[in-house]
Amino acid sequence: MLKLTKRTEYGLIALTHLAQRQGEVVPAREIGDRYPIPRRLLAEVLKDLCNADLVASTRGAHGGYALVRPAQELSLGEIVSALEGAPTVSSCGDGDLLHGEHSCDVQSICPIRSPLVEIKDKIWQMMLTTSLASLAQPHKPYRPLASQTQVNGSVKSSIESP
Amino acid sequence: MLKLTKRTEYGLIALTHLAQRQGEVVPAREIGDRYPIPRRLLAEVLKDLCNADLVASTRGAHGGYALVRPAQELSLGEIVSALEGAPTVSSCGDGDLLHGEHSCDVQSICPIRSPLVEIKDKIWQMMLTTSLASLAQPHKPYRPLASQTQVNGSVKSSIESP
DNA sequence: ATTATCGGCACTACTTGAGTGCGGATTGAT
DNA sequence: ATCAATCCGCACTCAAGTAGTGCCGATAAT
Repeated sequence: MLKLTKRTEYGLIALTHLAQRQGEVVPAREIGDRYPIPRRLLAEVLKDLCNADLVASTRGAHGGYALVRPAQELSLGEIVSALEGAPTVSSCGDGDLLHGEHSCDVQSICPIRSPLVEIKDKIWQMMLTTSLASLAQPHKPYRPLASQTQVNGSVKSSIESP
Repeated sequence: MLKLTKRTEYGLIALTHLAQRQGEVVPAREIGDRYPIPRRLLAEVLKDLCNADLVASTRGAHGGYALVRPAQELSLGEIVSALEGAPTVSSCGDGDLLHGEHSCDVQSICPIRSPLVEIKDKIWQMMLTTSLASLAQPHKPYRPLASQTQVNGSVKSSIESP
């Protein structure tokens, strides 16, 4: 439904926390204590981040995790990709990203294939160009984009559903 | 997992088809015949689009569906919103959008709440500013946004309309 | 040794997505 | 009036993905 998973959410929280202690080795317990995240799940998430080489783990007592790169050099895209795979947006034409399959049966005649791929790429691009650091810091007042319009200015109030 | 559903995919195909016959009333069967989309599901999708006032239905023999507005004035955002609800991206801070709930237990201390909302809004904005018409036509080579920015700058950019 | 920590396997429960069936209501053609 | 094509609405199954948990072994500092 076009949303990120809890795993990603937890991962971002954890990474943000690690970013604040850059250079230090932080145990998962510390993070679990600070935020209402199930310990066990947090461990799963950190494991995935570790396998993706976004964080490094140290075992044993006084062990824990640490960012392998500074937060400015960690993109949201890498994080999301590590925790839930690269976004697909559509089941069409994503063969090259993950499983190398081109099995979309609609593909050959699908009139929206490439545009959908384009949308996916736009979202993906945005994620690749957004750093963890920019997420971690308190940021500028949000400028709602909605007001500026588009297409034809309609946009109605859309956004609400029954 | 950050992807659009089949419903949306089918909806886009159907709408694209309707766009090609603007002004005419097209029965669902015709669309079902042309693309490998389960009839029954297609009907569901068209019903939703109808309830969202994106298409108008005509009942009885020779009945069918037609776009309510020209494709240039139909945004991808409206379509997605009609078929799967507005994108949330995160379970945090979306209270005002769908169920009016602010139940995210991480919310109060969550260090990434507002950035995640911002990401959601960026994606949403892109969808609101992308018209059905631009999806329907074979389109221009993709110009990545990457180059221009990032991290916490505003990336506004792109978002092209037809 | 003891203790704190990560690592891996496997499992349950819940939610969502895809797809289907059936009968009813509406409307045009015969 | 009848028939056929079409939309309408409810409710249901089946599969897949998400959230979360349990257990125990491996490491390493004390």
